[in-house]
This record gives sequence, C-alpha cells and structure tokens, in this order.
Amino acid sequence: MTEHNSQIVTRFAPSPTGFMHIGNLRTALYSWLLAKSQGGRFILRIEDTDQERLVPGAVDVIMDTLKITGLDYDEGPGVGGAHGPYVQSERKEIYREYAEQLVAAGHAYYCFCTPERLQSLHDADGIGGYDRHCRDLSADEVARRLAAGEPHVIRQKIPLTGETSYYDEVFGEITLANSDMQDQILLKADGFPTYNFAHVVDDHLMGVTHVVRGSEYLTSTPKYALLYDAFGWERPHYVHLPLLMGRGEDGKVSKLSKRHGAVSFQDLLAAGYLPQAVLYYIALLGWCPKDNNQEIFTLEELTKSFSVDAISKSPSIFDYDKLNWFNSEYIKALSPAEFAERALPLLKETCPAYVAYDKLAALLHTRVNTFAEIPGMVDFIAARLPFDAALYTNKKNKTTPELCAQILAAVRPQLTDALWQNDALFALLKDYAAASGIKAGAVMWAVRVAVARKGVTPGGATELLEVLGREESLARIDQALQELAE
RNA sequence: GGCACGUUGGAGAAGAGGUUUAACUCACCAGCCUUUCACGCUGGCAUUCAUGGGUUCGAAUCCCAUACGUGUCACCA
Repeated sequence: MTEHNSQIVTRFAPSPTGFMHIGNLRTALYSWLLAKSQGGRFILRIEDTDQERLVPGAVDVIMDTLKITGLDYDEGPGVGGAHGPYVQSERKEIYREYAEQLVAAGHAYYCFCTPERLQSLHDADGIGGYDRHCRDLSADEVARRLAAGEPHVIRQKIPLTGETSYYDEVFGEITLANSDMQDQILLKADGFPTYNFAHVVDDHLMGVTHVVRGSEYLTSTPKYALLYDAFGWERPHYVHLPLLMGRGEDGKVSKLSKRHGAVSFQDLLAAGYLPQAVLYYIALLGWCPKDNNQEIFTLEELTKSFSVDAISKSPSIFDYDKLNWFNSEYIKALSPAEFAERALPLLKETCPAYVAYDKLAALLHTRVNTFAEIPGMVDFIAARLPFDAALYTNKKNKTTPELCAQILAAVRPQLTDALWQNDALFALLKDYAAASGIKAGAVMWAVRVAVARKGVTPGGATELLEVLGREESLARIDQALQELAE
C-alpha cells in the first residue's frame, strides 16, 4: 500500500451468471477486507455487458450472497451512491462517449471486420489474434462506412513497439511487450462495451483505488494500464489474487470448476455447509494470517489480521476435507438450540414419529461434518436395515452371534417401560454385565448392533434405545433374537 | 505455439542467508480413553524445500538454466 492519505476504494464487479463461484466469493472477500481493514469504501458493480448471457434473477444471487456472508457494500445496486448507476447495462452511453474520445485522440479506431473474417484469423486451436486490418483506414473511408451504417466496433490502438509495465501488489513488476498485445475491442457492434473497456472507465469514474481480481487478468492488465494512460487518468493499484484450483478425478489440477464438485456458494450451502465455514475456509486459500490462526469466527477478526502482503502468489487447491473439518468446527460452535433448529426438520423428514428427535439431534451435534450427512447417518432409524450376521462378531469386545443371542435373551425381559431413559438403561446393562461376568463392551455391542443393524451409529447402545423408544427397540431386539436363532 | 506467472509432505501453509534436527492446520497412521463410531487426548508422518549448476564460511531463502504446472492470447468476463 502506498496510498495512505486518501481513502481506499475497492469494488467487487461480478457478472451476473446466476451462481456465485467460490473463487469469485473469495475475490469479493479480499476486496472487502482490503477496503474495510483500511477504513475504506467497498462498491458492488454489476458487469452485465454481455447481452447474450443475461440470466434472470442473477443479480439477486449476488446480492443475497453478499448479504448472507456479511460483505456489505457502501455503494451499489439497492443502496445507491454518488457514482451510479452501478449496473453497466445502464451506463451504455457513457462508454460510447469515452470510446469516441479515445478515437479522436488517436488511441482507438473503428473496425469494420466481420465476425467471419475474424474467425478465419484463428488457427485450428483457436489461437491467433486480430491482424489490425482496419487500424489505418483513412478518415474518409471511416466516415463513409460509418455514414453507410456499416456494423463496426471500436478497438484499442496498442503501440506497435516498446513495452508496458505495471506494479502488482502481489506479483510485483509485470512487463509485457506491446507487440504481444492485441488491438482489443473496446466497444462491441451492439454498442455495449467489453469488460476490457467498461471496467477501466467505471473504476476511474467510481474512484476505485485498488483493483482486486483473479490472476487470470495479470497479463491483460498492461492493456488496461495503457488505457488509463491514453485518457490521462491515474492508474489504480492492482492486487491480483492467485487462482483457486481443483484436482480432478484424473489427478490433474486446473482452475476450480463444476467438474470438481460443488463450487458455487449456493451449492455448498445446499450441501450442508455453513456460510461462515465456507467464507473463513476460502479466506485461508491464498492468504495466511500472521499468527496463523486457523479458527476465525468473525469478520471483525478477519478484518483485523488481513493484509495484502500476506497474499500468496501460488495457486491453491480447494480441499473438501479441510472444508469439512472447518464446517464441523463451526457446527460444534453452534448452540444446541441452533443446531436443533437446522437438524430437526431433516430428522422429522427422514425418521418415523416415534423417534426422540431432540435426543437424536443432541447425539448428532458433535458427530456431523455437514448437515447433508445426517440422512445417511440415521438411515438405520428411518428403516430397519437388512440382517447382517457378521456385525455380531466383534474382535475387540470378543462377541460372537451366540454370545449376543445369549445377552439379548437375558436382557430383553428386564427392559421395562419404567426405565426408558439413557442413564437407567445404561445402569441396567452395566449391572447385567457385572452380574453375568460378561464384558460391558460386549453387552453394549450386542444391544447396539441388534437395534441398529449397523456398525457405525451416532450413539451408544442405550442412547439408541432411548432414541428409538421402547416399542421399536423391543421389536428390533425380538427380530434380532429370531434371526440369530436361525 | 507465443507470452506471463508459479513450484516447501496427499492438501492449506510458516519460513524472507546462520537460533530449522523446516512451525502450525487438515487428511492419514498408531496408541489411549470409551457404551461402537465419533469427539477428546498422545505420538508418528518433508534429513528436505521441482531438478541441475552457481554465489557464500554458510541457502528453502540470492543468481542462472532446465523441467513441470497454471493462466492468457474472444464482438466472455
């Protein structure tokens, strides 16, 4: 940061695609953090200049996401501000004006080439740029074709020689030969600007001091810098972020995308992740707090420790294992009531009415990574699983089907209605173990397996009895006794 | 293919010439605890920082080359 005397202004400028990619969310987060950690302002701007990709309701998705995550903005759609409108399609006239200003100054030119001709310039791999066919058209010809209403675009006139550099706050000095840059399109034939042009005009007009975005823009930024120069505007500070990658099933790493699984914020929420778990997990991808604190629970804490110089240059791989751990930590941090509020609907939906939902929820609280796992964890309650004799043999507790049958037969008559509560049930089984000389673990194992018919359950034997209720428990034990006899 | 950027363990990473026998977290493994699993606790998990050179008394940290990876070369952003 070199600019301390004036206020920092950052922005998040997504295009409304209908979903919030997790990489975009991280960009929004860092952009927000940069502004807020310096007492600056944060702007939301919608980049919807591609008329062919308009998605209805997509702006709401963006606004909802920022709302849920607490990334509030000082200016933007819905809240207004002094530099509006904040939706690019509503600023169409502004771009034309500035583009023509550039043409007049000799930094841009009209191009009448057809999309077909442009297409033919690309090789088989789609590589190969514009040949600057219209760069030196005479003023007369341009005027004539314009008057004739010929479709046209406006392109940036990149210097043919020399090189352009800029300083990136993360990557340092970046230099590109001007000859390696294309005369990119500024204004499209439909009159809308391209991203390449619109964001420069808007960032300047909106007073953005720090541009925070993904590193895929690292090598196109010199062109933008040239645009600032052509206008005589002060260039902003650039903060390019390392990419978020995913590892595919083939083991290859590439830009995080749908083929890696759930990668949009709403997909992750739907998969049972908590908003803050997602937010704070991605905060740690490409950035590390100085104290290396892995568990951050508030945006304030994050804001306090955020600094641009701690952003890493190398791409990071999105790891669902760690996200799961994060999520389980945040779930554990929930109060029992908060947990129940989210878990209960799921339990009522999947489990029969005789189930003690509250007790079950309490058992699940510390054992769950995501809410989406719950149905799978309680499947044995929702319906009786098929008999599996192998479960009755447990090495550690030294159980065999015969022993289990013996235990169940002995215990079953003592299971009276009166003691249907975990502690009492537990005491009963413990007493039986002591009296019979059988290991407590074996007794518990027999009962739990008989009742659950599953090896891994969200609770011990008597906890499950309590959850299932007396009637269902006894029915399951009777069934087990019968099956073991056969 | 050109250009740009990157490279510390399976993953996130600390480290910014000597106090590093490379921190911490996830995952994994082992043990303990235990009414199973989980939780919790304890311990293990890179003699090595992509490779090869060089600079230096000394390098993960500086330089060069190579390899590999990623990004980018659209009337998409």
